[in-house]
Amino acid sequence: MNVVKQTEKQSASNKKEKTYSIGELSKVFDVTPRSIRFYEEQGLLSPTRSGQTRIYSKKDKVRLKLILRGKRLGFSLAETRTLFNLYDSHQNSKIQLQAMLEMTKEKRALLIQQLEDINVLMIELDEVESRCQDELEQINKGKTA
Amino acid sequence: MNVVKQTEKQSASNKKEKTYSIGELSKVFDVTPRSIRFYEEQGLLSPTRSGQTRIYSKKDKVRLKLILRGKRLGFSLAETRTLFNLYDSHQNSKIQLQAMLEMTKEKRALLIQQLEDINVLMIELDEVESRCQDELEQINKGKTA
DNA sequence: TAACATCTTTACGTGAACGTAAAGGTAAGC
DNA sequence: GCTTACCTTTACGTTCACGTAAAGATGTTA
Repeated sequence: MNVVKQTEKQSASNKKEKTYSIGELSKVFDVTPRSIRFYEEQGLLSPTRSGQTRIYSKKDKVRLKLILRGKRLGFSLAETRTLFNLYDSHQNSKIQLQAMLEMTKEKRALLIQQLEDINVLMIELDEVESRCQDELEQINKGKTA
Repeated sequence: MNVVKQTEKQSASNKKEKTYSIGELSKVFDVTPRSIRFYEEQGLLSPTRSGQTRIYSKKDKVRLKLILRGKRLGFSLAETRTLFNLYDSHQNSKIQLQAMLEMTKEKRALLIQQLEDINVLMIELDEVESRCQDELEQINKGKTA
C-alpha cells in the first residue's frame, strides 16, 4: 500500500550516507544492471557488499556517471579505467603525473576535433532542415508531389 | 626516379575530373583499404570500376569524409547510411522529408549533449592538469616524493 | 621477362560491450 | 507459506567494425 520503500527505510535506520542498489542506479542512468556489473568486472567500479548484494555509494554513482559520459564521448572502458587508476593513485609519482598530463593532452585534442566536427555538422543540419521545410511548404501549397 | 606517378598522368590524360584509387584515399584519410571496402559493402559508397579496380570520384571522397566524421561523433555506419539514403532520395516525398527532419532533430539533441559533455570534461581536464603541474613543481623543488 | 606495388575477392578471426538464458538466493507483502 | 520483485553467478551468444591471411589479377619499373 505504501509506495515508500527501501530508500526511506535506509535513510531512517542509517544516517551515514545514501546508498543505491544496482536497480536504482540502472534506472537513474538508464542502463541495464548487466552493464553496471560489466563495468565492475572491468575494474571500473567496486561497490561494497551486503551479503551477496552490491551496495553503491555516492562515489560509485559519480563514477558511473563519469563512465557513461566517457562512453558518449567515445572513450573505451579501458581508457576510462586507466584515467581512473591514474587519478586514484595518490602516491602520485612523477611518472604517473606525467602520464596523466599526456593523457589529458591527448584527450583534449580529441575533444577539440569533436567540437569542430559538431560545429560543421550543426551547420549542415541547419541547411538540410531548412531545405526540407521549404520543400514541405511547396508540397503543402502547390501539390508539387 | 620520378616521384610523380598516377596522379599526374591522370590529370594530364583526362581533363574530366580527378579520381582516386583506394590506396590514395586510404592515405588521405588515414584509414585502411579494408575499411573503405567495408563501407562499400555496407552500402555507404559505390565507386565506379575500371575493370576490377575501384575508381573513386570527388563525391565519393566527400562521402568518405562524412562517414569518418560521423564515426568520430559516434554514429554507426547504419545510421550514416540511413542519413545518406534520406539525403539521396530526390523523390523527396513528404514522409521522407519528415523522417529526415526527425533524424536531424534527434542528432542535434545528441550533439548538444556531447557539447555539454565536452565542456564539463574540458573544465575537469583543466583542473587535473593544473593540479598535476603543481605537484610536479613541488616534487622538483622540495623533493616531496 | 622478372620483380614489385597495388589492386582484387573470399572467408575466417577478433575485441569491445554488452544481451540473454538458466538456475538459484533473499526479503517484503498478502 | 506462497508469490512477487529484485538480487546473484555462470556462461554462451551477438553485433559492430573491422583485421588478417590466402591466392590471384593487373600494371609499372628495372
